Amino acid sequence: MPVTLKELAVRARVHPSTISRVANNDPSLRIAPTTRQRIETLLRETEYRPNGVARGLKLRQTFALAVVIPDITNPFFAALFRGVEDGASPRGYNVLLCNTDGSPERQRSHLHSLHARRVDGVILASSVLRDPSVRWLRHQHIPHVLVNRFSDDGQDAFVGSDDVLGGLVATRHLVELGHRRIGHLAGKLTVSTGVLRRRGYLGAIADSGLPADAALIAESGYTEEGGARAAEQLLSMRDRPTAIFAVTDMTAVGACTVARRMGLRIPEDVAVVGYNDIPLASRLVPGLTTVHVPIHEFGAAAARLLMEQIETGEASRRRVIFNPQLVVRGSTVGGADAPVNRRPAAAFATE
Amino acid sequence: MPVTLKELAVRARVHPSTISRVANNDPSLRIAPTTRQRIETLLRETEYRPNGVARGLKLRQTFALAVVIPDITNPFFAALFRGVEDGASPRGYNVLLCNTDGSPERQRSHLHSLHARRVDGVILASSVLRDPSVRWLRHQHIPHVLVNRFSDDGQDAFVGSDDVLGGLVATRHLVELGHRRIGHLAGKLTVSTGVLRRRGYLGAIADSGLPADAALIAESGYTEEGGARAAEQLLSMRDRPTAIFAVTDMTAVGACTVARRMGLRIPEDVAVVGYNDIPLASRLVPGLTTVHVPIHEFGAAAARLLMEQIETGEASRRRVIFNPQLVVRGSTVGGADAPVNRRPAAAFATE
DNA sequence: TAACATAGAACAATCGTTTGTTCAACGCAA
DNA sequence: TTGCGTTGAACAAACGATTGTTCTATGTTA
Repeated sequence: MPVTLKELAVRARVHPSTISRVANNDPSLRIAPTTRQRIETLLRETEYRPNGVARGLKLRQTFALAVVIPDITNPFFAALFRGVEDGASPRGYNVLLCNTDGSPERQRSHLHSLHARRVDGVILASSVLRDPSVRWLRHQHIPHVLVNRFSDDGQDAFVGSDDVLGGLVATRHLVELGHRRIGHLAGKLTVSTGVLRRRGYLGAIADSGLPADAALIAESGYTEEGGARAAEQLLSMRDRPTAIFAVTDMTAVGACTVARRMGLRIPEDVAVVGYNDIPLASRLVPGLTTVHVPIHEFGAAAARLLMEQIETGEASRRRVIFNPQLVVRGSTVGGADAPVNRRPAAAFATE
Repeated sequence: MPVTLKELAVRARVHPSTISRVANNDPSLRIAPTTRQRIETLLRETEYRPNGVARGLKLRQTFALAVVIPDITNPFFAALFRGVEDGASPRGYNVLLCNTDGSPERQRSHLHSLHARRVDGVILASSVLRDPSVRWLRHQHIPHVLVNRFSDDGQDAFVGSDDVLGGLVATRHLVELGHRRIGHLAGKLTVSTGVLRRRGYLGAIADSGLPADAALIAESGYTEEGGARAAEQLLSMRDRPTAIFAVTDMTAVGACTVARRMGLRIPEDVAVVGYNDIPLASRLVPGLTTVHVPIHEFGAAAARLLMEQIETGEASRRRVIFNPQLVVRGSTVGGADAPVNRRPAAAFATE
């Protein structure tokens, strides 16, 4: 049981409020230098730290943020979290982490619990389009920032990449390599990244004059297993694609595993492109060609937008959109892997 | 601003305490069925949730745990965290996550901040031997569980694997493959895993009648970069080792990268064994032979030990030690990789 | 000397709950 | 009618901080 103001007040023979004022360096008050000295010594000796809970109750601010994601074991979200913590921790915030495994009910339940805990704000990376949970956040006036995925276009603060452009450059790359049948592992149509990257994919196909074939698009979700299932479906077609653009690196990994199991060589029999450039992408053999986005920066930018809302006290709809950059590795171009760990060009944010 | 007891009290024309008793189903008090009904309806209509901060102040319990680790982007710690959350979340706890990057000062600072926040307990996976922070936790009577690494033998609740045995089986495996010069990337001598796995390594060498050669042991730390540096040192010797046992999978990964860069083939020129069996291990080419430990279970068990301390109100020194299991893959035995993703036997915990 | 600033610190309300204690009203037996 | 046991709910004191207001000595000025 750490020391409290009241106990210190007894020891210093002053009122608790006086101690509080000294501890907080309250500018509004005049304190005799001698008593200030006495109290400061006492504070140091006892290593007094104000009780954060009591403080939170009085100040109505807890200095706690929460990050809500599908799954921290996915390297994308791990890097994202680091970005958030690196942005928020130096400013005195602690960060809670909640995994939803993609379940809307788990997401809802976590958000309610976080609200009851009075976290100062929430960074949400697991939202779907027209997400009831996001609307609830707005309705409760809980400061929040969506990351990577948005819910209702432009209604919330958001950090992400230009997904249409990303899908476009990824697919165009495959077109330029001469592929005529290009498959797409399309995430989900209930998720913004799924819809937009697919739009980019379709745009590139159209630009190139290739025929659009709905059979080449398979909903994969965002897990490795989902990617494996969807890829298996595409690669089992009589007229199977010679290239696949996967909505994320993890689904691409699932696709690679399946392709290999089917005896297909990468990239000779099937080329694969992912999205996000997670650290794993450059370590695979062959390396995974992918669309690089600055994941750590996503988190740091989200933390900034969130703290800004908390400190100004008003909701924001600001959007930070990073420019995606294609990184070519061995999964699309034989021999492209040397040197290992190719660095993409720096990414720039707009607005 | 969510509804408070006081507001509800006005609307229901009763005293706030009465609402609180209905909300908490207080058994100690008699309430007329009719008013209970009335209040319950009101609670439902307004979706009343008690303010967790106020509750925490009064009850002296916040239902928040913290996990302190070196770095969440290391897959080992990501899996560990999931274990903790999966264990704690169903019982109403939220979990804070703090990364230390191996800095004692960051660790200290995070722990102080968590204490000020009055988290109910801490799970610490970044401790060193004779860690002042751990002693501070004990001194402050903060419920805590050490994971993977311990500080002062037997002084704290602990979850981990039998590191000596793990180091032994890993090294013995290399001996049995006929290697005569076996190197070791030894983590740090300030960390329990470093000391103990090294002890296992030395034991296996001694058992086999091989000469002990201090030059074959290099301190690597626990990062990929550290592993790369240390491996480069070992592999640059005139009389370089033909096999390496690395203290963790990530250091092994660093070693593999360096070996490949030096033009050495794995496993033909140098065999590599890691420790932990992170998901990445089975995805590398060749697959990484490693010592499997149930990482997710580490987290879940730690959460259990911690909640037990919180609920009984007394510190525990209980230890949960899992049995490590060697998993042989292509990094030590050519052609061992098929089928992909070999499963280790189930691990059993002792005590 | 009376009136009045001013410095220095105490006072007290408040944040939203929880929970031991007290109290009012009623029914019933003597 | 008096007294007592019950029931149902109000009262009030925390938990530990913050902060606007009030109070009491001083010291200063007219």
